[in-house]
Amino acid sequence: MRNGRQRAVTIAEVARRAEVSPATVSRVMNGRFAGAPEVADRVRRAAEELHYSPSPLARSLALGETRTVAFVVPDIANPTFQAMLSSLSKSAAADGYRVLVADSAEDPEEEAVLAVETRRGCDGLVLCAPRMPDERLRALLPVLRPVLLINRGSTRLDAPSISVDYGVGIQQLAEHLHGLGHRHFAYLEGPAPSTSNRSRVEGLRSFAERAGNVRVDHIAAGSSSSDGYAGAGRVRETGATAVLAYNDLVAVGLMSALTDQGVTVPADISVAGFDDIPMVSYIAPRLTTVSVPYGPLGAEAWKRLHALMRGEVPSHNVIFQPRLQRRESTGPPPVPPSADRTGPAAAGPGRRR
Amino acid sequence: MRNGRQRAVTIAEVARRAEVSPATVSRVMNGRFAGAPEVADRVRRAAEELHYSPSPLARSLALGETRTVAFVVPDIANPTFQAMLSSLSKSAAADGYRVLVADSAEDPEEEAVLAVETRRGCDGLVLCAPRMPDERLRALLPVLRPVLLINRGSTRLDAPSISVDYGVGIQQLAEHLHGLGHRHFAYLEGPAPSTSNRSRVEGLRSFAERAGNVRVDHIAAGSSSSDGYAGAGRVRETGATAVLAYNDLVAVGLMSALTDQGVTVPADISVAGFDDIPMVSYIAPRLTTVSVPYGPLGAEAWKRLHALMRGEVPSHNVIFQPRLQRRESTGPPPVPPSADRTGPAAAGPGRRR
DNA sequence: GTGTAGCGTGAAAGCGGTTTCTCGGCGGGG
DNA sequence: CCCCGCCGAGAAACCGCTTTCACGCTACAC
Repeated sequence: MRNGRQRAVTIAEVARRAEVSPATVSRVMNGRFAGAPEVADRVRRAAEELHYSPSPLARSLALGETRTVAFVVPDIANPTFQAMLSSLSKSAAADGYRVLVADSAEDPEEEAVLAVETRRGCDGLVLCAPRMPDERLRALLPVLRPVLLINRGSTRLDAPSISVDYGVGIQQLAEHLHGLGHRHFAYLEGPAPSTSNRSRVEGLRSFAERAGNVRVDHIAAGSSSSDGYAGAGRVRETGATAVLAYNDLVAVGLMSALTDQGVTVPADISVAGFDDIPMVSYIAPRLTTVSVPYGPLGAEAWKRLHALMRGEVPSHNVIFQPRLQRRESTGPPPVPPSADRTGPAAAGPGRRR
Repeated sequence: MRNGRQRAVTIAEVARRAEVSPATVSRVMNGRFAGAPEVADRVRRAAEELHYSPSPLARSLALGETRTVAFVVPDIANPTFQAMLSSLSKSAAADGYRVLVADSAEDPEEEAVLAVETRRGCDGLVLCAPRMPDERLRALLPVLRPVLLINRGSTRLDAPSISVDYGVGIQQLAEHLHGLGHRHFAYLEGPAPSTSNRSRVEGLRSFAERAGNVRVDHIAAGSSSSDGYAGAGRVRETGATAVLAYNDLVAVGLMSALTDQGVTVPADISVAGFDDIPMVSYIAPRLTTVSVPYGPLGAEAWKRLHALMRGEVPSHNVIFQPRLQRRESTGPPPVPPSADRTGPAAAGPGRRR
């Protein structure tokens, strides 16, 4: 190492002290040694005495593998990715791998260069690039491989992917609310260009189509509590009786603003979140939301990436289904919905998992 | 690389195509080339055409630096570390460094071996090892360097450290509550062996000493909302009028349980959190807490580690002071404190920052 | 007794770069 | 006109480890 802080002891020094060749030291250290036991002992003793530990860098270069994978996300600060990172990192560690994190700062272009650049320093990639156009991603794939995509399953890309079915999640919420009698919804949108927002929008559209006599107003917001707080005014202007928030954080912010304005949840208006982060079952009113299994998702991501790195053929993509958590922030609308109600509190037709 | 997925192009191939030596290619790629411009152009063109990009591994081995640092923490899932990680990673990225995360799973022994092992694969370490005994850490220091310690500033260790003054933080809260008239406190403890819990305990002890006529009951809890929820019963048994929670999550859980039990916050009992995570200013009642600047702390950690890696001498340690956020979850005790009150609502003597 | 198979170990060639050292060629000064 | 010095660029050493290949030795068979 250039800086003389702590000149590391090399395999050659161990070899010299044990009076063997570096090759033998290497073999002993890696359990590939077949020769005389006393030679092995000598090597082990020498290594011990010198506090030798092989340079991971040099091993990596020689072996062509780093035992490191990277996790590339648009924004590490997002609790969603943190949950995944936590379980991904723990699963990888269990198999002796480390994980490198890279934050693309939500920049679509950065996403691409960062992914490529980061990939070069490790053996595999878990890539969450919601902003990257399909074509761009497809072109990058050969360089990125082995790569496991997050939330890119819908499109036909030649790479394994695991995703969350946000569309189904929001439909579950919408149908729950519909079942309670709501016909006029508001959706507080997350970051517009993100796929996770788009699939929610899509899910709502298809719900509305199926349900028929409903109205869904869209309101631009964001992904933080302050965005939810700021959106309260516009929500009320729509006259919606139920509001779906992009995620739990937004829902909490929204509820806070509504409370400030003298609006009671769920008596005056129902609010639903998304994700089921741990805290929202402890606030008042307890938030109705869908729980998304980010932990299992991270673990599964590792499992599949690991298989991929071992050269196994990618198995089928998997889509995690969110699960409805009915709690206290949703209830019947304040006044019975307008006259045209045909099938009263019956849930939306079919297709509820 | 062993697996023939995408045989990377090497410097030799570029050299051959540009009809120069690998040395020249290297020089051109690193801006150290002084010769004929047309040679440089030829090299650049060849590199371009071959989509050459130097192997980070090989560079690292030759240069003796990886441009990677590691962040070792007891539990990545902890929001506290996530906030630090986020800003650490962003700051490091701005200087062209990546960050590796390692989770010691709160295991004191694991903390040590993980730190050492992880350190070998990178240029520096940000180490948060609250469980590791001083002696052990001191012994490891030479191997770990350059290393920046988190929350290990109090002890005399020969390594730079940046910390949060949890003691002062909890004292601010206690004094705030004392000023409101509280004399009987409960503290919901975090993970017992952690330094961050111990400094809070210490801070409370010194507060109690200074204040004189106060009582502080300690209750074992933990660091999550469910721990707070579970602790409510024991809190009420103490008869305390004000409770300090280990962190915001615990406080939220506690408040939820109290509400469930018909206890009103802050009318019946005051509750204070710790950390000021974004959401707690949006819940009802808005949580009184101290804000801890984890973001700036992460950035500062990078700044100092970076300086250290450049060989600069470590500057003085820094201690971030939490700042009191009075909100709605604290108020005067329900009945005037017992007869022995001498100085009524005057805040505790001096020493409030 | 010699050929050969087998075994234990070392020499050396990578892995893919960086950097020192060297050398040939050119220009300028004496 | 010759010599010296400088400059541009390549050869080779090196970073630290793995692994192939080869070699020397022993043992066994014929």
